[in-house]
Order: sequence, then structure tokens, then C-alpha cells
Amino acid sequence: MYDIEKSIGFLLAKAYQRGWATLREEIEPYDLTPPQFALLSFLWQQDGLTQAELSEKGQVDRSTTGGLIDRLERGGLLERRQHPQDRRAYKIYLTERGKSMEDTLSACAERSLKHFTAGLNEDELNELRRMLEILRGERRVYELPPC
Amino acid sequence: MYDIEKSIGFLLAKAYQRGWATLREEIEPYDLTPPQFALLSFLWQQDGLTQAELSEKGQVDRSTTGGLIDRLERGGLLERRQHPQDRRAYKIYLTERGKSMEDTLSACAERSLKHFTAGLNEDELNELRRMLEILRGERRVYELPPC
DNA sequence: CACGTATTATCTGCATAATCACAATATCAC
DNA sequence: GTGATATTGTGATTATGCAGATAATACGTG
Repeated sequence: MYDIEKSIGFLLAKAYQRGWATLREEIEPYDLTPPQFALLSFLWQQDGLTQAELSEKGQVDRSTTGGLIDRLERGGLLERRQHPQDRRAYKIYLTERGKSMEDTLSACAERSLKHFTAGLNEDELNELRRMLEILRGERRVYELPPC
Repeated sequence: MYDIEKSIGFLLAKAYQRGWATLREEIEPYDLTPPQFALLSFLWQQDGLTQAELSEKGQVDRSTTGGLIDRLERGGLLERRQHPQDRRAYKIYLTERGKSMEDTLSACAERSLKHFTAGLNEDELNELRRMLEILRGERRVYELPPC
């Protein structure tokens, strides 16, 4: 008998749902959503990537990434600049405003994570991270090399 | 320094993403999605629930549940019947077709779960389940009692 | 070198999902 | 009966992935 309440897939969905909501609460005052925050996080690490590169880093479909960038651009956190060598592509750069929000938003993320994971200790979190990385599986979902 | 690649929230999102895609592949031939499958699973356990009850069981917003039911009804897997005592509410019943697909679809779910969790052994899965239940947190997200 | 083909980068449209705010209707409690 | 509450539906916004369109680049062959 299939019991969905005990299914890893269902529990994963619900844990994810709560994680999202917890982060959302923290960053809502800045008019951001969790995926938008994630994209900003990649840009804080490295600026000037193309949409395709950001897409691959975040393991998100390219059209989804395009939409995220639209909204972040509208919010004045980043800007598209023409790629100097490739006229098809944009390079994505943080604006001053986007750069300046790193500390504030990272603090939000830390706070929400602490709240979200309050029921688990440090060892458990490391173990969870290890298992999630395994479940995450292969990285380049959107650039599968020909088998 | 905030490293999103190591963040529990990000890893949770990516593991969830892969879990969804894995199940999706299996049930796509039946024109179903993971949330639709989840709703059916609750109905296999118990028929004749209202939308609000299904919503609470699945921890999903009521309007989301309404949409899921729309699509499953369109596919002929369930039907809305007037609640005998409450004219506001519907009771949701599986059709014969909906009932008959339990075995097939459960097998799909088992298969996809096995594929999805191939990298973890039985003990690890139990540990993961335990931690996800903790992270999932309080159940009734949509019926918070006044604090 | 040139031309045609394949690949790549982005965008658009479509469908599903998810949450929220609000509306319409019905029930409940006092 | 009236006000509060509950059930469902609608509209808006975001996210996500897929398919297809468009434009530009890369490559391979003659």
C-alpha cells in the first residue's frame, strides 16, 4: 500500500515549501522571492555572467532565468549589458544597489535558515546536506552531453 | 561569506526539483503531474473529502487544490458531488477510472522513488525521512489558530 | 575563403503550480 | 436575524519547464 505521507518525495516537497516560506518572510520587505535571492547570490560570487551561465549555475531553465532577470532588472538590482564578443548574449551585472544589498540579504538568509532548521543540530545538518547533494544528482541538466 | 551552493535551502530546492522530474517522467504517459498524483494518493486512502479537507491534508492552498481538481476532473479521474449537508461545499469522489489507476500509478511512484534515491541506503532514507518531517514543521499552515 | 549546416543565446507563448487578496454564497453562533 | 466564519471561485503575480521562433556564432567541406 502506497502511503504518500511517508513518501520521501512528498516530505521533500513539504520541507521545501516551508523553507521557501521561511525565506520569503525574511526577504519580502525587499520585494524579493527565494529564486530571485538565489540568482543574486550567484552574482555576488561572480559578476558579468551570461544568462545561460547563470541558468546552468542555478540549474534553472533558461527562460525561467530570463524572467527572473527581468524582474530583478525592473527592481534596479542588476542590468543587462551587451556581450562584447557575442551579439546574441547579455552579460549580467549587479548595480550598485544590487551589490549593496549583499550583507543585508545574506543576514536574512542566515536568519531564516536558522529558524527553518531549528529542529536539527549541526551534525544532522551536515548529514542532511550530504544526502541532499546525492539526491540532487548530476549537475548539468540543461546541457546533457550526447551519451 | 554566504555560499548558496552549500545552503540547505538551495540543496533542498534542487533535490526537490530532481524528485519532481523523476516522478514526472514516470507518470507523464498518463497525463499527470506530481501534485495531481499526490492528490489522487490522498483520495485512494479516503474518498469523499471536501476540497478544504484535501487542501489541508496536502498542505496546499485551497485555490491551488481547486485548480488541481479542475484538471483531474477534466481528465475523468474524479468528480465533484454536492455536499449533502453543506451547499457551499463539494465532496470529491474518484471515478472508476480514477480508482482503477491506483496500482499502475503507485508502481510508477515506487519505481521513480527507487531511481531517485538510488544513491542512499535504507538507513539513510529513514534518517532523511525523519529529518524532513522535522523540517516540514507544523501541519496546518492554512488554518493557523489565533496566537 | 565562402557557403551551408549545426549549434547557441535569448525571447515568446503555453501549461501547470503556488500563494495571496478579494468576492460570492452558505452556514453557524449568539 | 445579524454578524462572524467557512467553502469555493476569480484574478494577479511569480516560478517552472517545454516547444518553437529568431538571430548570431561556429564549424566543416569544397
